[in-house]
Amino acid sequence: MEFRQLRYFVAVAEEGNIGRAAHRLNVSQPPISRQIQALEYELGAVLLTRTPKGVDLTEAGRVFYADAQKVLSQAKNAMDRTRAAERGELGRLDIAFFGSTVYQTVPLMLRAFHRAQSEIEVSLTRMGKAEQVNALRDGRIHIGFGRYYNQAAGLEIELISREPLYAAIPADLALAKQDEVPLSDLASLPVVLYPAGDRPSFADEIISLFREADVEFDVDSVATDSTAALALIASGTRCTIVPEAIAALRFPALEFVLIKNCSTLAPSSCVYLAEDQPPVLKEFLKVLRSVSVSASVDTENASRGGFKSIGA
Amino acid sequence: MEFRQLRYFVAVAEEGNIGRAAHRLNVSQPPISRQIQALEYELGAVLLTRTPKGVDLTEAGRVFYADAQKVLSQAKNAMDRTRAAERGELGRLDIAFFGSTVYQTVPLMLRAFHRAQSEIEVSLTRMGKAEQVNALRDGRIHIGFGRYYNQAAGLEIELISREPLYAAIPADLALAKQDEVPLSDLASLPVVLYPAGDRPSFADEIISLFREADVEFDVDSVATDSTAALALIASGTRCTIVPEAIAALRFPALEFVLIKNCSTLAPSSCVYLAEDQPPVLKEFLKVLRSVSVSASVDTENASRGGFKSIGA
DNA sequence: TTGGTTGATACCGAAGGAGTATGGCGATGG
DNA sequence: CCATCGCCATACTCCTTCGGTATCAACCAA
Repeated sequence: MEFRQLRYFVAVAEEGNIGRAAHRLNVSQPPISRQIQALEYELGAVLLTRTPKGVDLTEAGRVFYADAQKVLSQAKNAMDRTRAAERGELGRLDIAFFGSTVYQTVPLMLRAFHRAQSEIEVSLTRMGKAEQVNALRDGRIHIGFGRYYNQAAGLEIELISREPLYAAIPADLALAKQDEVPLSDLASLPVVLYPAGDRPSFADEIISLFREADVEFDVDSVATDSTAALALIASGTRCTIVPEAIAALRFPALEFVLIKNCSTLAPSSCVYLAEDQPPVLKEFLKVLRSVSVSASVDTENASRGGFKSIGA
Repeated sequence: MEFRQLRYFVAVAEEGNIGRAAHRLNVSQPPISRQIQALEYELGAVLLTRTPKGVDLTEAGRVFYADAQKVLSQAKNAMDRTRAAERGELGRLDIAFFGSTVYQTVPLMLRAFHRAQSEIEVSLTRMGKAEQVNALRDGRIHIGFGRYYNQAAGLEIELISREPLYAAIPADLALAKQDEVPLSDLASLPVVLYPAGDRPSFADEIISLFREADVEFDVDSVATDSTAALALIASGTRCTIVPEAIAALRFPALEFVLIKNCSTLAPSSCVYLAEDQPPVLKEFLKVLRSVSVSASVDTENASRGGFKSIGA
């Protein structure tokens, strides 16, 4: 069975006349007759009864007509959908994330992407940064989100936004009552670092932050992630530094206080393969950049941390 | 786009390797490569990425693979369904009926046919006998049911069953109390005939019945159909003759009494075109005959009117 | 470097599709 | 009652296109 035969038969069924069908299809009449005959032979069914005025559908012909229409329209659909997929408007985007990007950057991007390309399915997996690189190379994910990545051959690392830093302080301390706190005031509290492993990480950022400010500090412990770090702090007289994405959350018995005169901003980045980017990824990057741009503009205009104002 | 291309692509997608797909399809490798290329060109989409070990699907390729499978299976379905329609196992059967066949013969046949061919839709229309013949010739119906048909060229008239006759008598008369009544006893009551028009009809059967028994009778009136006739009888001191199909029903203030020593039986027949019978009709006739046969056998064994015992 | 994969390309022969011309059949009109 | 018209089927030819063989280029692995 061939598509040509389906098209011919559908035209004949609708015209009720082989000659008119031929005219409509811009071919001569004999090919139509022959193809219909071939179709009838293959199906072992009489599809048309020949009348003086043209042809009538038999019951089998009516059944086949209805189905042939469906097949043709589904085939057309398949082509349209495939072309859409080629343009990156259809398909699935596999995303990995690490750490606190899940609180702000990732949902913001997903939201914007869904608005732009609602037909694209998205999968989201938590994944360490080294694992993200492997997954990218294996084609298991299209893009990874995180804060600090090592440059590597074939990888693009793209900065999305930078957020101000906050100190996370037990709510019952006097320090927690202020609007801002200078880094030097935190020297009295042991510092909890996070995450463990997968360097460079936010832990390194915190260390260099204190070093640059020339503030003595005491690393009390290293937590696996920010949630664990905050749980540690709430339980005692320790502190840590968090990016705004986390400070925007609320934790019991904890206050987040903006660090005074702090030029360091925590980056949100993404990583993807430099070459062979599938269309879905290209579409996603377009959306990502348009959001980043409007976020930057906003940052310039807003008093501080404009990135947050893009969300929601 | 051609079915061949869909089949080739599906095989390649499943094998992940053009050579293996070629082997599975029993063709050599170059045709597969070329058809896939043609497909990609027509779709304007890259479906496969060529790797050292074979090929991988792109996102567009995955989309097309899923849709191609659907198209192929739907096409196969269309062929199967059409073949089924050719065998008379699919489609619609248009039936007309006249008079009291609707009470017993028609529902019995429909029931048997539905059991045998549950995929076939049935339409049922009340239609005068002359109109049935026109509708058959126009192809508006496949078969008509009724009791008395005139032979005509191109028509087959097939007897389905014969039913004993009953007298319909007002319940308050003494005649109504008996198990059987001889025709001569009915001479005291005026007779209501039915149906009006569309000869020959059951009215003629009643007339010849009395004549053959050499019983004088008085035609009181002619009713349009059996229901009207029975309503007339219930209202006074008239009677009529009904076939068993009607006697099996219950009417208020009426009794149906078997006519004694009556050799006349009321036929149930059907009419259809002798030629160009669509498969659905042939299937229906098969079922009809098998039911008729088992009904006849039953008639021989049962004490009286065995046909009824087939129903329910 | 060198086999052994892989898919792509060139060329050829064969199959099948479309076009033109024509035939047969039934309906219609004079 | 015959001529004509409109319909579909068939015969024949041309050309497109498909598949097969042979070969090439690229890549991995030993």
